[in-house]
Amino acid sequence: MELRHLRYFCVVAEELNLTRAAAKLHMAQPPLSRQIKQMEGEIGAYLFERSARGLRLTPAGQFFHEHTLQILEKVDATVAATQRLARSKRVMFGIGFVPSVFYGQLPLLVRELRQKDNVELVLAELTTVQQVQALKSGRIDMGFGRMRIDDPDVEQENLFDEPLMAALPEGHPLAETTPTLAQLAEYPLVLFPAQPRPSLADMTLGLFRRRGLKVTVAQEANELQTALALVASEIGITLVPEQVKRVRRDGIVYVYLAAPGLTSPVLCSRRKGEAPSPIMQEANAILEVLVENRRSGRYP
Amino acid sequence: MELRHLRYFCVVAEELNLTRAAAKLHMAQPPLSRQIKQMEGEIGAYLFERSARGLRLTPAGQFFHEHTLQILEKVDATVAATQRLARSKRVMFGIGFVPSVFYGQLPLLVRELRQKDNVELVLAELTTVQQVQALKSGRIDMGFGRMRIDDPDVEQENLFDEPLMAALPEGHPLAETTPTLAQLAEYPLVLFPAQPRPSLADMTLGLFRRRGLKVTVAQEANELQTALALVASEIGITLVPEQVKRVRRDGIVYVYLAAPGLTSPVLCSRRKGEAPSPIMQEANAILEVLVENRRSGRYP
DNA sequence: CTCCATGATACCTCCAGGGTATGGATGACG
DNA sequence: CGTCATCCATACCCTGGAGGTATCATGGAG
Repeated sequence: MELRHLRYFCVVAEELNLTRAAAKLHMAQPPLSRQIKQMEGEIGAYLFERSARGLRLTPAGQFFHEHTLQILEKVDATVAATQRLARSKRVMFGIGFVPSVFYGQLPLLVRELRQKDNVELVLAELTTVQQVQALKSGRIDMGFGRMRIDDPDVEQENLFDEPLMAALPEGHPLAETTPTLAQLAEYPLVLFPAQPRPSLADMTLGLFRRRGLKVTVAQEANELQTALALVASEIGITLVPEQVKRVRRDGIVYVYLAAPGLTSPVLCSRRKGEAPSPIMQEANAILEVLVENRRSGRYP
Repeated sequence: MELRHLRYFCVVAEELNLTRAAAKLHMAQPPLSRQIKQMEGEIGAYLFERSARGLRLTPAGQFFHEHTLQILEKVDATVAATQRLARSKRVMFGIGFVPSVFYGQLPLLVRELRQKDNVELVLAELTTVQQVQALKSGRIDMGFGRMRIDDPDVEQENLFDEPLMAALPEGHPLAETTPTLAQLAEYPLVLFPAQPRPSLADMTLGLFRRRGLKVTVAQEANELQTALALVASEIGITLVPEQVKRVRRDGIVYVYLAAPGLTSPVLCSRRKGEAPSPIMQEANAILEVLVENRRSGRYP
């Protein structure tokens, strides 16, 4: 499969007529017909229903069309941005993060760095394990996660430890208490993120399991916002790191847990033994302020 | 430019050695060398610095690498999802939305529809104008926006009107008041979204301008979360539709405006004169409940 | 029933992508 | 400092497949 196929497909999907599409693409109809067919063969699904009076998109074809447009747009945008970057002599700084660290002050780091006009920031949502790989390959320069990883080429700094909190629907029996895990285990759980694993979800499950508590998972969610909506809908309760409590929402209350030491660290990973670049130094300075703010409880 | 180029580039960027990369790709080194060069020519930027001891990514190359990985991943994911869709005989339902309507109950519609196991939901962030085009081409089946558009093939239903609110940092002089626009104009503004225009940002500016008020824009932001972080940092204040107040956040208070009639509608667009499909009927039913909840102030 | 628009098939052509051979540059090493 | 090893670039050849032309098959419109 090549971009050519996608480009052809898009035009055909818009025209729904091979002859017209071929004209638009400045080519003859038979080769276009063949390329489309070839692509269908490669995917292993019919994208069009053929008739004597033109084509019609199948459901799979509609779906493919939607995403093909997005892909082609991204390709164009990437090329354009790369050209700009090359001309402007800016430098790239990549930050990897696991979703659960992105509700606190990290967005502020991103904002500050974006304002530097000599740096092109690239964000990548990566698991902690992926971050190690991405650091080594130079894909990112800094990673934020919650898991300690032992790797000779990567050093991790513990920025701070965060207590876990329970997110409960308003009016829940345990609201306004500091419940134990045993108490929480009585209620169905909204697990998140469901993808990708392993994640906070497994950590949560592990907490209960290690105490011999059995939990029922009412629903899985991929994103925090969804999980909170589910909690507000009284479908279940969920555990979140403390910084999430900044994301307030009608119908949701956060309570600390009675069990002490239920914390989740936030770790910053960098390549070991590398002289910090000017941008890295700036990032470190900003980070220091943010961590200090966090420790002192000040905001932002 | 073809996907082949991107695939080659990725391997080379990882190996940083043409000979090894070629071996990994099961091809000889010279053609690989040529393809890379050809792509650099097409982009018009050097992606690698060549030396006798291998290659090094330029800043532009690093950036390109990052995004190339994402593109290739998306291609694979799209093909896989299309196959699944074709096998499962599910049907696609596309929803377009402008970002500013996505903080209220719309996520619930999405969640409900996702749970139907005969529908593959596709979400697309589109401007209202793009939504009309997307509806006609069948790219989406339902659109949510804030602008009325006159088009013979599209019908719009006004779901409800939303008052605008001001988001202020905690302790702001105007907090706990219902300020007039003139009062608000005294303070610097955080404008959002900065991209794509026209948007809520222009609506906000227009409100002030039409009253002959001059505002200073302290900062632009692309996303709500960023805008709110900026407001909390006391960089400025901003105007948001009412449903945003659900997104609570430490350091932020929302106040209604004294000026009456400052509302922003939420419109649902559909193709005109089309018999509603089973999924459309389900969507309409869910939507009705959500709108009723909204009107009655209940949650969710 | 006829016509014609439209997609499919058959077959040809030619270019570009891939291969082989080799040159040239540069860091490693004794 | 000379030699070697490594690695990318260049030159040239070959072949597969993308695209073209001619034509067939099909089915809805009138």
